[in-house]
Amino acid sequence: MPELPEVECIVRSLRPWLEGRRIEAVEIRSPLAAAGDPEPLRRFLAGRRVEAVRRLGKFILFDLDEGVCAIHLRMTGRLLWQGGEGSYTRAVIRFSHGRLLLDDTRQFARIYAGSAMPEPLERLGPEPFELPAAEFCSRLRARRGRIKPLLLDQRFLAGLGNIYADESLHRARIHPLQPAATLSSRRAERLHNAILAVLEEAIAAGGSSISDYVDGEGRSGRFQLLHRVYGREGQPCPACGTAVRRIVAAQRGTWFCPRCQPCRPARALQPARRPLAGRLSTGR
DNA sequence: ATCTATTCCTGGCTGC
DNA sequence: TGCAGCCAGGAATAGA
Repeated sequence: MPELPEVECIVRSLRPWLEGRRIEAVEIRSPLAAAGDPEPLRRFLAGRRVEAVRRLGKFILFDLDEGVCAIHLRMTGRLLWQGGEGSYTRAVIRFSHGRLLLDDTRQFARIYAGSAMPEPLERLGPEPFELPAAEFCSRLRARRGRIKPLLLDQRFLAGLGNIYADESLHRARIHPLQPAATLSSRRAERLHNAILAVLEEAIAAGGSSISDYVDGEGRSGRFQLLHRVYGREGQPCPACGTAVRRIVAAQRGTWFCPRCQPCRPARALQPARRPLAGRLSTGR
């Protein structure tokens, strides 16, 4: 599942091949690969020059001489420079000096193109690396939900997925179901630091190759070897040796260490003790 | 506002 | 061995 680090690695591997080059033609092998009608997409992209290749959240973005092309790989998508065609090749973007293949077994990946920024990219929240800790903390405090689903919400923060949400929470020693607004500023800041550290280390390791991920030149990542909790149910936590637990949060498998990551709401925000009354209005 | 369930899709796994 | 049934999961969407 390409998340921010994987997409960043793909972008870096493709940049030297694509920047400044002109798209000759686009073939959509599976109509599902196109967001909207394949034919207008094909026509829009043909003849356009790729000015820049960059990442926005989990989107791969081509700035064109006119408009943009954005690709989201979702779960099993791969973008391969000079890749060999197979039965999962869903689209081919041809250049004079080679071709870029979109491979995708499950067909969730989408190619967007247009004169303006496609709608899904407009909805993205801030980039982790561009969000100051103080602002991260205040955004957390404004939310009522649990921390893990919040980290997966691309409008809250762009780029984290299931792997890096779990790994960040483990490093920050925060329980995935902890209500976001109950995190003390110290712990919120710790989470911010953990997110940046995990993402940086994952990028440096070439991303996580669990099942499908490879970069634009077909290279696997190595960060999966450094996962501390993700996908490691029953295995010892690298920090304390306790068996990693798996629960489901926001319909996602969620792994954490029950000892390192206790659910610990901040005192000030705990409901007032009310022996018999249950849930009475506080009068606000 | 926030939650859950559902949908998309298909390889891989489980269990009989 | 074969096959049905279920699962994973990012994001959009509908409904509570």
